[in-house]
Amino acid sequence: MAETRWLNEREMRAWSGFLAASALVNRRLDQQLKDDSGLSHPQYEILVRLAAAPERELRMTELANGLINSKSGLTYQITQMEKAGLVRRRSCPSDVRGVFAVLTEAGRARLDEAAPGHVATVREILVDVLTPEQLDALADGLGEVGRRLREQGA
Amino acid sequence: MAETRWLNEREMRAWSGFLAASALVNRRLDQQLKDDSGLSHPQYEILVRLAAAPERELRMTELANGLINSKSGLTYQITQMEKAGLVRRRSCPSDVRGVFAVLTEAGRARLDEAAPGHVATVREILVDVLTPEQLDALADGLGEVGRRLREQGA
DNA sequence: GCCGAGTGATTCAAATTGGAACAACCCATG
DNA sequence: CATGGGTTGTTCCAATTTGAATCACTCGGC
Repeated sequence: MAETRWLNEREMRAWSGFLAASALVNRRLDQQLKDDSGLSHPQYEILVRLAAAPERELRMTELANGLINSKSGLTYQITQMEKAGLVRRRSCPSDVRGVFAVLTEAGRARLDEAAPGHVATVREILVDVLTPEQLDALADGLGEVGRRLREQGA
Repeated sequence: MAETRWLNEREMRAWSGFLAASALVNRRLDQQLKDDSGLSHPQYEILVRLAAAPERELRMTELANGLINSKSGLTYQITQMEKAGLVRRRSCPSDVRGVFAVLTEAGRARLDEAAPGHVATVREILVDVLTPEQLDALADGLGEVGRRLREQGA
């Protein structure tokens, strides 16, 4: 193995800043959502993705990809949310194995109810803290980071 | 409640980029550490913090405040790591309630062993992907984000 | 039509998490 | 020196997460 290139000070600042912000933001978000609307962050994201999807439904696998959970974790969450009436399952007509998660009216309503507080929190803890230049740097830089990780992982 | 200021496109790009990168980076890091050295990311961070501390020991509360996890989570992790011989507990002489977590030689060795691979991964997935300007923007912007969340949470 | 590889989702056990409750303790104050 | 308020770390518990194993099914080739 080649000798290790340790992080210089600039790199270290960026790395530990990212790590800390990542942990703190996630924790705060989770807390706000749970307190304010009884949803966990993963559940909120599921609702958002379903709401944005055509017909407001997605295959389980599609939902699991690009989401924080593993497939089994998604099965668990969808089961919970189905009990709560936020989504329902619909089996795929063309492939008996396939399952769609469908957003219900109640799920839609719950999302509409939770969204304003969520966005306000996102602004408060991140978006409104950054300058426009920093926002662009984040979008460009982290966008690329995400893209590469998606390719690699695939 | 004032009407919601939704995110414009620039803000949305930054936010979802951050969210996705945060999840993917953490997952990747966890996986690399576990495969490569049998440590979880939380455990690795505990080792790092202890190694950097004077006398290579820290109070439980100080460790927990670092943002790893809740106090009870830390108790659990330290117990696991103690079984593995990476740390040991030492009760505080001046305060009977207090407990120090102390890095053992084995823990030190384990960290030295894991560090190069960890740093290489950090470079590969984040640091070397960003331009110096983006690194600075990340450090400044997210540094401020973290600072505010720390104050608020306190 | 029938295998064999691969896919989609679920189930299961084990690990981990956070929060509330708890016991033991420090300390400032009266 | 007694007391009440705040700390410290652990324990208990319910919820969640993950990976491996599993079941049911599709598809292409023979």
